[in-house]
Amino acid sequence: MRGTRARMVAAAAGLFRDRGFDGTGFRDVVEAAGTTPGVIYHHFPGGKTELGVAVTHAVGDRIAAGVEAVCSAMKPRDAVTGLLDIVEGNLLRGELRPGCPVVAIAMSSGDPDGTLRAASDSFFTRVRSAISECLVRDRVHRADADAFAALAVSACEGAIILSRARGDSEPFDATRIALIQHVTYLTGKGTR
Amino acid sequence: MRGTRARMVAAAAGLFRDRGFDGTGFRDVVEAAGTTPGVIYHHFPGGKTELGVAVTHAVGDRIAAGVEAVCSAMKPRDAVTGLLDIVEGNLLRGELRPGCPVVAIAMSSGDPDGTLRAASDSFFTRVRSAISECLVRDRVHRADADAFAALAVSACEGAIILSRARGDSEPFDATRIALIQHVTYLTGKGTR
DNA sequence: CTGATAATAGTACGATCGTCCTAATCGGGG
DNA sequence: CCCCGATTAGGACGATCGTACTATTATCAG
Repeated sequence: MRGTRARMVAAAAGLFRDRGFDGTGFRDVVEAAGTTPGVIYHHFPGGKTELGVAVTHAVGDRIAAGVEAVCSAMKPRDAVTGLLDIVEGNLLRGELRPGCPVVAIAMSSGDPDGTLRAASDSFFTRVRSAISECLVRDRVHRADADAFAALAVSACEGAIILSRARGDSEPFDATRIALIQHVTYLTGKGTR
Repeated sequence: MRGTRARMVAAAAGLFRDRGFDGTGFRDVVEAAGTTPGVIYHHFPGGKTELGVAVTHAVGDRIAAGVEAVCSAMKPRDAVTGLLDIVEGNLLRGELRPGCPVVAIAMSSGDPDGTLRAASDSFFTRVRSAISECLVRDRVHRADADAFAALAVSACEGAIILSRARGDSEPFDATRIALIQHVTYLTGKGTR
């Protein structure tokens, strides 16, 4: 059944977000997924790295698709609000602590050939493109749009970390205010 | 000799930045510091947690002092540039990969009583205060200054992650452009 | 039903983890 | 000089890590 693999990916995503990639053992994943350790190398012959890539693609596709939806349907200000809502709903309110599984995988210790970091990078790039396109469609210069998109993604991921350290959502809320302010500047003044 | 403890803290800071907190073993630290495992619990009776707190305070004090210096000596735009230069010099150009030891400690898996996260939070709060005060001194409203400070710190930490994932400094450079643009907006609006 | 194939169960291996303990070495005041 | 507290050296402990292996069970075409 395909469901076992999907359950393992979902369980691993939550564990990676809460405990990080290096802090999560294979036994934690199989226990949370309700299987046994023997199944691991049947579904993930590449071992923990392949599981990390699968998690990155699964979570990344889901989140990036949501961001692309709001970015293609709304004007920049509402799209950024939507982006922040997605981040807040999926990453900030984790079951234990704020965290992002994609970040956890990007910050892993091993990964000598960069497989995990490449998977994370493709997610970040995809989200940045969606945000930038949304701004360009609203007549923001592409250079400004690209810079803002990088800022927005960096700020979201960083704000999750600050909120995790603090223990509440205050850093994320403050970052949200500034990000909205910035996109208002960009779109309100037309072009620089 | 006090030098052994300092060497261990310095070595641990570099290893945490490159490999994360969970990805760094005590044996890696003692080897990099040129000592033996037995010394650990003489200098750090609290074990790995106490080492993490010591690293956070050592690195945090050094970086926060630098940020406070540029923030108290310069006008906002130059101060933010100085902040980004400090981040770039200390965290982006790591020996192996971009990373921030304070973030690594904040994202650790254990830490049930929040000791490590509290240490990280005090660093983030200190840097945010320095940036905000710099803006307030230049007649930016405190609410805007606080929001920007949160954005700046979040963006710096997030941009390090994106640059680590990509393998080069492009995400950090793009984030830098947008951050400078934002502080220019803030200060230009009030005075000019 | 039978046989082939995919999936799961359970365990074992070597390595490494954080932690702890004891013996050896150092350095300055009697 | 010797003594004593501080520091270092080095290894041992149980637990857990990622990985790998062999049985056993489920699935389904013919």
